[in-house]
Amino acid sequence: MTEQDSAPKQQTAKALTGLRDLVLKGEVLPGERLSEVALADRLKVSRTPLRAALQKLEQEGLVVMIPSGGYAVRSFSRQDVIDAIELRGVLEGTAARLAAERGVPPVKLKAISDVVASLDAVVAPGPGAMDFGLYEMLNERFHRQLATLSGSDVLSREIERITSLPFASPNAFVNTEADVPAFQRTLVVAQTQHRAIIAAIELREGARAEALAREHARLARQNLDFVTEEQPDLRSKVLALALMSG
Amino acid sequence: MTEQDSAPKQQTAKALTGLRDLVLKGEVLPGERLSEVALADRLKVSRTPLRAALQKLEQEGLVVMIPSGGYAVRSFSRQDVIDAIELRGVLEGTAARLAAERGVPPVKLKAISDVVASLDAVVAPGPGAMDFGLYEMLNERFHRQLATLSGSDVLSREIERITSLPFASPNAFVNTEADVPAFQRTLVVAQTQHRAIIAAIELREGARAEALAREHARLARQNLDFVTEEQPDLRSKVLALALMSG
DNA sequence: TATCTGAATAGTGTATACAATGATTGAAAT
DNA sequence: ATTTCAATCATTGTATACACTATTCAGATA
Repeated sequence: MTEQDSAPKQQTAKALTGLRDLVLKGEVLPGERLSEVALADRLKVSRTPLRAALQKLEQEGLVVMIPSGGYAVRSFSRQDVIDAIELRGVLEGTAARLAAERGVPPVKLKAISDVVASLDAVVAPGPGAMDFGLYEMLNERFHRQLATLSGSDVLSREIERITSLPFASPNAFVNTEADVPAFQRTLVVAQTQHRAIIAAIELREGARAEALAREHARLARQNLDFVTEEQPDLRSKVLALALMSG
Repeated sequence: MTEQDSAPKQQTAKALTGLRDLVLKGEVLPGERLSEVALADRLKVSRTPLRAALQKLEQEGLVVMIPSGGYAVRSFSRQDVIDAIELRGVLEGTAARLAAERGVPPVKLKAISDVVASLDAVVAPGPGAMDFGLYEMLNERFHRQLATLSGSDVLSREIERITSLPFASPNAFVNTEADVPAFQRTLVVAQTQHRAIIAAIELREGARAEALAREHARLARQNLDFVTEEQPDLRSKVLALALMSG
């Protein structure tokens, strides 16, 4: 069972999504103190569910507590972003390894293979333009299913957590790639890795599955390097990087 | 800087420690619904800080949300415990690898080497009985410093999280070992691994450092197996296992 | 006896009021 | 002009009251 994000109640949910939007859209700057009353007023909720949402966002890592009290938007260094991506690779690698070592029921293997097949159709060069929205959806599904293949709730939870950081999400840089033709080819590479990971799991090759999943995450690292160093004007398109200060 | 656990305020702190004690002491059974009013009354705090504490405990993984509302004590399967230990090994392994790959400032290396040296003195067979309290303190310090050696706040945070699960703590099974002489020797093995991990980091041998740290965590796994399979009467001594249902 | 219905009840989610603590601004003195 | 002290102000932490929902228990009916 995939972690259902422990269904928040109405007002708390509204505060949560509203707050997330505010920080991701950059409408509140990193380091800035988050005034509870102002936010509660702006989001049309009471302070109680707002504080609950803030606490949840602290758990997600988007905000941090101020020693004197209250919360502030967390600012991420470039190194933080790199580490988060690396950590996702490590965790997904562990999921792949455990899946290979422990074995997975055929029905689950079939399910994720179907997702890979669907991704093939999207990535394959066809007449029209590539459907990036569809790619994102299938890609997220692949990574979510990979996490569950381990059969470990503890691990799945942790992957869910680290993935909730916008720049550590598997789709973090897919949006960017729509504009740069060279990037589209990285999706082909990514898809090759998807296939290889599943194959390794099927063959019970734990070490290989782990290494592949780690390398797969480093694709995101590459894209990060490209955006920040070679084509900084693209950075505004990757709204996941709104929180990065470097 | 070590994550200061984002200092809770007075009442919330009281509720937090009180609640943790209650679930660890087994005074509230796994699966049982946690009545907020009853707990607030029992812990002499209002419902507001109590709810804050409950949310923090959900983040730590000790309680889970009930779909209909409220919280329940989480029950851990034997597999959950195994996975949590494995995950600690993976994360500490990553910390060791990153420390080796990226290099660590000499002052930090000196600090953790001093801890290892102190541990040597404790483990070394002397005239009197071994000081397990001191061992626990130094052991915790070693693992905490290892986490920071990576230089990655993101990773340190995650290690802090998984380590907060009582049975995934580096000291989870040290208490038990006081009574069983055979266990005392495992501490010697553990200490050897401590040394080897630091040596590997110093030599910039990332892969070795990672493998060693992983194996080091599996010592806990061994102890778990021993307690549950060979000497179940010891289980009551390991209060970290109060939450395990198997 | 088993099941369905309904009301009583226990319990959470939310709003708001109050208290306590930290920040800020202004004035006064050196 | 700068620094220090004090007082006001803003903001959070906590308590409590209210409303709404789910759960449970009793009673009636099949």
